[in-house]
Amino acid sequence: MIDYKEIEAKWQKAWDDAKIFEGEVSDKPAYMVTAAWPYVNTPLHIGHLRAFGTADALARYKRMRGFNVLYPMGFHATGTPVLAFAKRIKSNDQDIVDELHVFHVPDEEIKKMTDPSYIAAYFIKESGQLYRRSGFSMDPRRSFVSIDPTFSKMVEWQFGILDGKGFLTKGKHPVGWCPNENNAVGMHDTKHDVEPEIEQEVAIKFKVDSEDAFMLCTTYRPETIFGVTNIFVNSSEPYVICNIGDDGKRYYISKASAQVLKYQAKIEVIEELSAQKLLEKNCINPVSGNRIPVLPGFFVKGDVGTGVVMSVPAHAPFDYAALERLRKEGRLKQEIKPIKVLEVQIGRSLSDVSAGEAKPSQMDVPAFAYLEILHTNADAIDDMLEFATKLEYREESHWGKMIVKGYEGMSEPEAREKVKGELLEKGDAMEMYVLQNAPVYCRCGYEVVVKVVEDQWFIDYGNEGWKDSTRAFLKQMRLLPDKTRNAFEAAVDWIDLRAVARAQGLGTKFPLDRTKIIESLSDSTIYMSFYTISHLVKDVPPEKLKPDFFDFVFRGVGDAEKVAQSTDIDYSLVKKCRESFEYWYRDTSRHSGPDLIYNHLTMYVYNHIAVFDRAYWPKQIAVNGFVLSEGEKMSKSLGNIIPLVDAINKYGADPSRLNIIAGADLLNDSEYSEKAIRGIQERLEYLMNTVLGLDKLESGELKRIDYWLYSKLSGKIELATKYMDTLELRSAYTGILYDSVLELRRYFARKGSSEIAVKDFISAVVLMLQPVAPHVSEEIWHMLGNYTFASAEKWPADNREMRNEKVEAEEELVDSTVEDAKQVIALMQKKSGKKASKLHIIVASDWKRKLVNALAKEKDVGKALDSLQGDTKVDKEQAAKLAGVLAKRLNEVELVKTTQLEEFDGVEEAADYISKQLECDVSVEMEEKSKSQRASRAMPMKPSLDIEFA
RNA sequence: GCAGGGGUGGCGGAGUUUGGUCAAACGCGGCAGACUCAAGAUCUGCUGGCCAUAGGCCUGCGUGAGUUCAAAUCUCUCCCCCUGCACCA
Repeated sequence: MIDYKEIEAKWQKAWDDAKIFEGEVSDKPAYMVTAAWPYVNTPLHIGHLRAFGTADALARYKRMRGFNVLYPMGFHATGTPVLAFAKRIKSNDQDIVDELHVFHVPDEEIKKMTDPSYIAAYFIKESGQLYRRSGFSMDPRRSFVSIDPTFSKMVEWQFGILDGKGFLTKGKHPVGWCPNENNAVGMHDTKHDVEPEIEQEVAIKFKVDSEDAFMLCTTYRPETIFGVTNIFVNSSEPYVICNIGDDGKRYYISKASAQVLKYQAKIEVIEELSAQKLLEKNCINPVSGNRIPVLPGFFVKGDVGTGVVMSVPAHAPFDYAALERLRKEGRLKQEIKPIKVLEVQIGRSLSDVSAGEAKPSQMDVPAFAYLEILHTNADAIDDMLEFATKLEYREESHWGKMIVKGYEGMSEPEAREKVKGELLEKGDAMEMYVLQNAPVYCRCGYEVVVKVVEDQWFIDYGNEGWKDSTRAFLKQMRLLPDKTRNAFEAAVDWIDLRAVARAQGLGTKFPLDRTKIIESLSDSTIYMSFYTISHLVKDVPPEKLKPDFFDFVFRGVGDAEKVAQSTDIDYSLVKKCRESFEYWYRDTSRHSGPDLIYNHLTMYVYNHIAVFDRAYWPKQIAVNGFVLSEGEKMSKSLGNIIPLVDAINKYGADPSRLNIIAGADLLNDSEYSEKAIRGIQERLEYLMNTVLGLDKLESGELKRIDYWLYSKLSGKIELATKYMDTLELRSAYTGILYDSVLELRRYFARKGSSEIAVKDFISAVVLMLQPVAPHVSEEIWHMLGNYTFASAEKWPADNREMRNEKVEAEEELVDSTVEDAKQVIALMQKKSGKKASKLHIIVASDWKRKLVNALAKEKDVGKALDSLQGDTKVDKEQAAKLAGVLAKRLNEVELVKTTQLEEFDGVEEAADYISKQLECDVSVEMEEKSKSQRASRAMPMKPSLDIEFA
């Protein structure tokens, strides 16, 4: 058993003492790796190991490839979470206490966590310890927190630049809003943590006949306006007539909606009235000029939209049902005929399944047809109507084509945009926001409404020039894995205005409105650059960190002397900061999770482009997947979050790292599983035990199997290097760890026994283990008699001269021979009950090789035979016969690299091994000399097998 | 709805970029054997299905079609699953 704790402690101390991970400016090429910083009040769990560990693997790998590597880490504390955390502790929230207990936070510490700065201090200390215990090759001196005043100075400077470039704009913005607390509400502020989903709708104005007022109808489907036959209101709701905004017009809407809509537009109620008053009126359809009545709709809710609904009985089951019911009750004063505006092709939808049976009249009213499909009618309960509605909307939106003049053949979404645009342009409609998943309740109990906030500050990621540069630069960036490129491109296209100033929370004051705080993702877009100087400016008073300083350090504006004067910062320090930035920030890799592609990572690229000179723009982004715990997503509710410290204590840092970091390729989710970790531990132990047994091996001349081992090693290094370059760690480590163990076992089974070969093999393997299993790597490296740090060694070079295709082919031949023989033996044993006593392996003659190679080259039987004409060793007749057989599968014929003698020697050498595998005697024979009747079946690389049974 | 990703053995997942020599690397689980008083651990072998029975054949990569001498791989269609949709870290 390996004592992971012991060797981890030993090497962590040795690395610290040697300070080998402290990044200093030097002549070597620099490389900087950063991973998304954790929120400061979050105890580290095994999920964190993924991004940090992947970054560390890259850092260690790059170091071995000759780079001077810097891997810093800091902490995020901006926004409301830390405050909320403190508040919950203060109120003795048992949930959070329980959660902290899971992470072994002692009660006396929890008690003190009512103060944000204490929370930060505690977790920074704890997390720092864990970084070290995880074996991360970090430079701890550069750690900082997003609310450090020195860092704030940099953020302020950054926003000055954004403002200078015109990237900060002010405007209106719809947000979820609690009318009681007068505050924006996000997901965390609602009951049951639901996100208030805000959707834009269109409200269409229907002029009231012979009156200077409009009925205002909200709708998702403005394109169906051509099919409107009437207006519905709720006959028992109070309504109002009012002004909305300042267009001077008067509108009828429900009283309830007026209450809610006032948060997104100025609403002036002129008069309250009952629905009965509205039912006397008629309206004009703005697109057709038709005169349409206002009717009572049983399903209309006063507090949804405007409480006024336009009725499209042909395409809306609810509308159809409401009209039918009125008709049956004799309450329709005039006949109302549904108007169809779009059609679904036959054979394209569920509705068409019954289309054959449906009467043509039914198909004229799709809403009715959909009810029929569901074996119901206009009297259906609301849930059924709802279901039919969803079905119809879906199918029509998917496959429907407009049949209205001027829009013929258009798809519904297409027509929707067009109609909407036209209505808005003509002033026949206005835009309106609704809470799609209403009702949503604030934690305080009040219902959330949509508020259009005035004077909201945004970062304008929609700015065309900025977007174009970002899009263009993204094309040059290395993205790992490259398949995230689509997502990044989509993100750049999609990202638009981002609200940037918040009323509450920790963080940097927004320079253009100091009553606000910069929102927490927006203050962390270029913070990685601060690592290059954070340890240098730690003790500089924040007020000295004026824009001049950052302009010079990060943009090379001005000169060190003047900056030193204007800021009163020591000249040499200013100069050193600039040098440090220039040195470290050219070649960088950023690591994060896929959930951040659509915000942080995209903003990261945007902001670098805005702030820095081109040489310092991002070079590489690596996106890693999540960690599942025994097949399940980790979550508080499942109670299966595994603290990082537990994983390390239980299994050791290296097995945990191998499991989580190298357990899946970059973007795939990896699984934390006890079984997998055990398997990893076994293999690490196998390597270590092999080293312990080295002295029992021999020092004689190398044998064929040694060449095989060297050849395998060479191939392994080439492959692993290729995979490491693209951070395909899973692929890399199946080769480095799993395959290596398999190969060593095979080597010993084949009677391999060379001390030097095994030592060379394991030395290289152990160095390649270094990026992911640094401690074990270091330990075995020293067990092998080395005195240097594996962490500081060169990545093994692929020595091409070791590559030996012949020996590898011969070993494959041995394997396939064993496999074939096994099959036959099993078969015969089952059939006759006899055991195999002797196996004759008959190796094919050389003339067959010549023929096969000729066929492989020419891919033509005639030409191949011609090319063998002059060869006296080839029997023409036999060759022609064999060629005929092979002709059927000409495409599969491959070049053969081994001669008969080589094949013979290879198998002969493995005879003992084969004999042991099959538990029978083995004799290897040349085809020409064999007495076996099966001898002629022998083919190159596929010897004939003749088995005797007894 | 929009956007991004995905559907391959009992399971996790390779293979898709560059069509063939490859279906299933590697791992887990399962079965058999070795070791053991026994269990566990470890080692060895087998492990998609069906039919054969001297090393073979057929069938299989969500559905349905197409291109091709040849498709898990390319094109189209449909179905299903996951993630995100913002001012929230």
